[in-house]
Order: sequence, then C-alpha cells, then structure tokens
Amino acid sequence: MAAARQPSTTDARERLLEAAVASFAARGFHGTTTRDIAAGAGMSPAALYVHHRSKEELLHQISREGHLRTLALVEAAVADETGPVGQLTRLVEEFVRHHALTHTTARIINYEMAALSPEHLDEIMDLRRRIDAVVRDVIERGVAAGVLATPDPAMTATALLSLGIDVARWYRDDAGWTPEQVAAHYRDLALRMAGA
Amino acid sequence: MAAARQPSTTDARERLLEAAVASFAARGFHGTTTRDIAAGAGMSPAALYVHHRSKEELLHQISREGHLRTLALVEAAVADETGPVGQLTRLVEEFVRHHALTHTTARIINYEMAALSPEHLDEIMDLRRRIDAVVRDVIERGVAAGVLATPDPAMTATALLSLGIDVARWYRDDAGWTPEQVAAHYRDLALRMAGA
DNA sequence: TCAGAGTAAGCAAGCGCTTAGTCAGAGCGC
DNA sequence: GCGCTCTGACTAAGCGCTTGCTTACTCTGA
Repeated sequence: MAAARQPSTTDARERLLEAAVASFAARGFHGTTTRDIAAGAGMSPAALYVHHRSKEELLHQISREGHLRTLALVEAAVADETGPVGQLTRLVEEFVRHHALTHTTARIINYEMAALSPEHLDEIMDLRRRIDAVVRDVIERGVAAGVLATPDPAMTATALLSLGIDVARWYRDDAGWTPEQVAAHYRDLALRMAGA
Repeated sequence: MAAARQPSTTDARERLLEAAVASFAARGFHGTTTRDIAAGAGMSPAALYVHHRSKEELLHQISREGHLRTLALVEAAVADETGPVGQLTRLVEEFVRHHALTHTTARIINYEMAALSPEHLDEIMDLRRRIDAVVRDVIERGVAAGVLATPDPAMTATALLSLGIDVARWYRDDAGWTPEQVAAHYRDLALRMAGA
C-alpha cells in the first residue's frame, strides 16, 4: 500500500535474488549458471540483466545484506544486555539460531567469498572484522572483569564465531533439531568454553 | 630405490594431484579449469587425461584419501588411549592439528562435496558417518562412565567435529598461530564443552 | 621394435552477457 | 471515451569465448 513504486518490478528483482540464493547455496557460485537463476525465477536468461548488473553483483548483494544483518544482530545482543556474561549468552544464542534458520543464505555468505571481486571482497572483509571485534570485545571485557576465564580471549572468540558459522554447513531443516534447540545447547557450550 | 615402477610417471600423476589440490582450494572445483590444473603441474591440458579419468575423479581421489586419513586419525586416537577423557583429549588435539596443517586439502574435502558424483558422494558420506560415530561413541561412553557431562552427547559430538572442521576454513599459515597452539587451545575448549 | 608418456589441435557444448526487438500499460490531448 | 505516444519490463536469438575432453600424432628410452 504505502510507497510500493512498481510492485511487479520489485517482485521480479526479489524473485531473481531468491533464485540466486537457492542456486548458489545448492551448487555454489561457479556451479550456478545465469540460466539456472533466471529459470528459478521463471524468466528468460536475459531478464536477469534487466534487474541486476551481473552474476557477481547478485552474489555481492546477497553477501552484503547477510553480513549487515549479522553485524546488526551481534551489536543488538551487546546493546540489549548488561555485563559480558549476559551479552555473550544472548549473542551466541541469536548468532547460532540465525545461522540455523538462514542456513541457505549463510552458506553462501561464508563459503562463496572467494568468488567476489577484489573490491567487493574488501568491503565484506571489513564487515567481518567488525563482527569479530564485537565478539572479541565481549570476551576480553569478561576476562578483565573476572566473570569469564580463558587463556587466549582472541582464540576463544574465533572458536565461538567458528562454531556458529559452521552451523550453516551442517544444519538441515529435517535433521531432527530445531534452530532453538541448537541455539540453546550452543549457548551452554559457549559459556563453558568462555569459563563463565 | 625399492619398487618405484616408473618414477617419472608416478611423479607426473602426483604433480597433477597436487596442482588440483591447490586450484580446488583456491578457486573451488567449479572455479577450476582442467587447464589450470595442467598448467599448475607444468604440463599441457591433455596430459591430465593420460593420468586421470576426469576432473571429478581427481576431486574424488583427493576427497577419498583425505577422509580415509581423518578416519584413521580418529580411530588411532581412540585405540592409543584408555578411557574417554584421554581419548577425547587426544582425538581433538590431533583432529584440530591435522585440519590446521592440511587446511588446503581439508577445505576441499569439507566444502566441495556437492561437486562429487552421486556414487562418489555416497562413498564419502559413509566415511563421514564412521568418523562421526567414533566421536559420538567417545562422548557417550564418557557420559555413561560419569567422567564427562553434557545433556546431549550427539549434539556435543557434532559441535566438537564442527569446531575442528571449521579450522580448515579460517586457518592461515601466516595468521600468527601455529597448528600446535590451536590444537592445544581447542583441546582445552573441548574438555570444557564435554564437561570433563 | 614398440609401449607408453606427452602434446598440438580442435570439437561440441555450455558459458556470461548483449542486441534488437515485442508488448502491456500509464499518461495525455482532444 | 478514444486514439496516440512513450516508457520500461521482458524476450528470442545469438555473439565471442571458455569449458571438459578427444584425437591423432611425436618422441623417448628400454
């Protein structure tokens, strides 16, 4: 209702993006053809270029939006809680649930980075460094305050992020575990790892 | 000296495999051309087909040998130690060191599985299930014996394997941590996670 | 003499992307 | 309301190139 300029146009653009997500996740960026994406959106091969500049630009957009959402998620977890233990608890729980829920997109974001152009990769790497920094900061503050205990906060932060990211690799919707179950278990594992 | 049938032949075959590992790890299976591999081995494009049936067969061989080595590694860790805590300690330490040391190969093994033919994928999935089973068994025996404590041994086993596998994604030779440092830290994290 | 490692040349198919166009609908004078 | 114009979503066809792999051959050493 509000300000939907051209409903059909926006829709086609979005459908192409969704088809790209499905194909990239299933076959990888290089294993996906522009014809796959167009067919997935129910359009001719040329339609892709009406709405997007190139196949790589589709990947960049998926990657950029995904990383921005993850950065917002970890920043919100830190902002909404007080104290490193509460922040770590909330952060890991939401990070893991998010990676289980959006495992299709998360797989592209984390495993197709090498297919980005050098400029786009730079931008994405910067977002990743900011996500890393938030997590490392929580651990370091917790250790400094004596409420967390680990001999190497930087490596523990790497391990915590790693654990969450890898959920995107192995999680299946029909695997028997819900995103909430994995998130709750991983939250407990994280607190043990960080010496809470 | 011993029984090296045709030294130069074996050498060319091996060089092609090594070039395939380097290319697959850097650009992915679909991002790698047979010309990349042949050039990496210092040979003409057609030489690849003197020693290997297809590009996919190269991937299968790399994947198969890698998985067999990992299975042997986890089985040896269990065989060489007595008691679940000792076995878990040894298993995680060697699993993680192995993934850091051979991160190039490990990256292919864990992230290019979708490019395998259905038959080859079946074979690899069977090896992976056997590796999973060894780890899950250690945790379950530990919990049953009261020397480990975790509410969901299967999910904890998944998390432990996941943590080790993901080392292949983020580890760099020039990252400032040696494989031994990562292995030692991850071993301590694993013992905390499993409630030792 | 001949087996087998290696190559130059190239084939059919598939690739990312472009071109030149069709067509439905919004806007506008009358 | 009616015809006309114009815009922009969409496509049929296809271009130039690259792909995995093959063929027909040479060369080397036992």
